[in-house]
Amino acid sequence: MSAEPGTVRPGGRTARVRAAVLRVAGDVLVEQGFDCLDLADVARRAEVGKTTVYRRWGSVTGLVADLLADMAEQSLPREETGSALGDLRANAALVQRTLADSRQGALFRAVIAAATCDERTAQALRRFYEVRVAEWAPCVEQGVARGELPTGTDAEAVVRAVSAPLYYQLLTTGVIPDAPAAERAARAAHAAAVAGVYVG
Amino acid sequence: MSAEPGTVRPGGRTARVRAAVLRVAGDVLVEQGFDCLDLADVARRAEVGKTTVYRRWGSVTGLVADLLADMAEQSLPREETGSALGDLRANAALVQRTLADSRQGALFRAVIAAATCDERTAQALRRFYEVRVAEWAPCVEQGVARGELPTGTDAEAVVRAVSAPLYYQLLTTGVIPDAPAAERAARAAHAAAVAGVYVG
DNA sequence: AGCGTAACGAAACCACAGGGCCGTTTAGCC
DNA sequence: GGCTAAACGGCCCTGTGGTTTCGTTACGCT
Repeated sequence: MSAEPGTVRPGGRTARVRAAVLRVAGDVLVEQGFDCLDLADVARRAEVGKTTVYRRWGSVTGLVADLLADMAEQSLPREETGSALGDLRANAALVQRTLADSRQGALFRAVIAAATCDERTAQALRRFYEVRVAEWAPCVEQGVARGELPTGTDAEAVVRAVSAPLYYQLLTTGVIPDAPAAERAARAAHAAAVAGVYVG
Repeated sequence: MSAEPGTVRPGGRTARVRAAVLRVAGDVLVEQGFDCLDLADVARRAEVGKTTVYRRWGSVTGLVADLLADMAEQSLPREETGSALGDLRANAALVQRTLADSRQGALFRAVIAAATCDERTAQALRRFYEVRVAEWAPCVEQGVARGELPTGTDAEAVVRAVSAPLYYQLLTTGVIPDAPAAERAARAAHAAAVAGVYVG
């Protein structure tokens, strides 16, 4: 077998096709959920040959995984407020806004759902969050350096603790987290960190 | 339209068919994820008429919703340890064991995924957690009464805060939470509650 | 500018999920 | 035990996802 299609000549037409397909895939995920995603339909909507979609992505989860890789590239800058609690608040607010955004929120739900069905998608998702979490970990480390948080605090654990309740709420109750929820998430993670729950 | 099939004569054969189908549906969800669940295949495996499955459940999400209703009926008793932290630990351990169980864990992931695609399933899931959370809320209320936690603490919020990191970890990283993770979850929720994050 | 081939896309094909029809079984009731 | 109809299940048909084939387009390279 040769290399994956789209890797040898990724410019021009190929890129346009990829962009169109990913865009339509996102639209369908947002408005219908990922179990309604069928490649033939995506091809029609994207005005692209059905054959192409099947050849390049092969399956629904393959398409979602690629979409996820695309999302991972657009990274949002971390804010710095000068205090650990402030930074965690900023992070919580960012996550909350993302999940509350009609398009992004639905996309995340769909991607997480897809990851439960396919190992490749799950790996892509894991990497995505690894990057995101690593990006925000320094704010906790700075907090430790400033003496706001106990030495030995697991920075990434704290960052994940901020996101957890927001995602949990969205996924299990379907209720979109609001700003107060973000505030609670940040304060809870901060309080737990201060209490030394994430040490060692 | 008349009533749903299976409601007028739920005994005998109907019950056997339902049990067989739900069992097979669970098996498929556990080993393949919910997007691989097709009703014709379930019917074959359950040695049940294909027509029956389509008539009674109609769609994948309908079947999952019914499965969820079935799961909701088997409730686990709440433990009482005498302290809020102890009770939260017991709750965290219970959730952790459930998610770590190869069958139950996969089932939860599949059901949550299905809920992102279908409103009926989402409602069933919401109801499920409402019951579960309400069941454990008293342990927080007792903690408040004993003076361990601040007055006005939102009991259900605390209970949800215990589950959140465990579910979050399972869903976004695919890593099955272990006992230490449960311990951290319980201590974090407790610390946040003590700090008054869930007051008002 | 010209060439070789990667990648696309139209069309034909096929397996099968989804669903209707209707005869058979049997649960619920007297 | 017998009756009624609720529910099941075999059979058939259809629409359409998913695949293969092969001709066309245009990317990348010299």
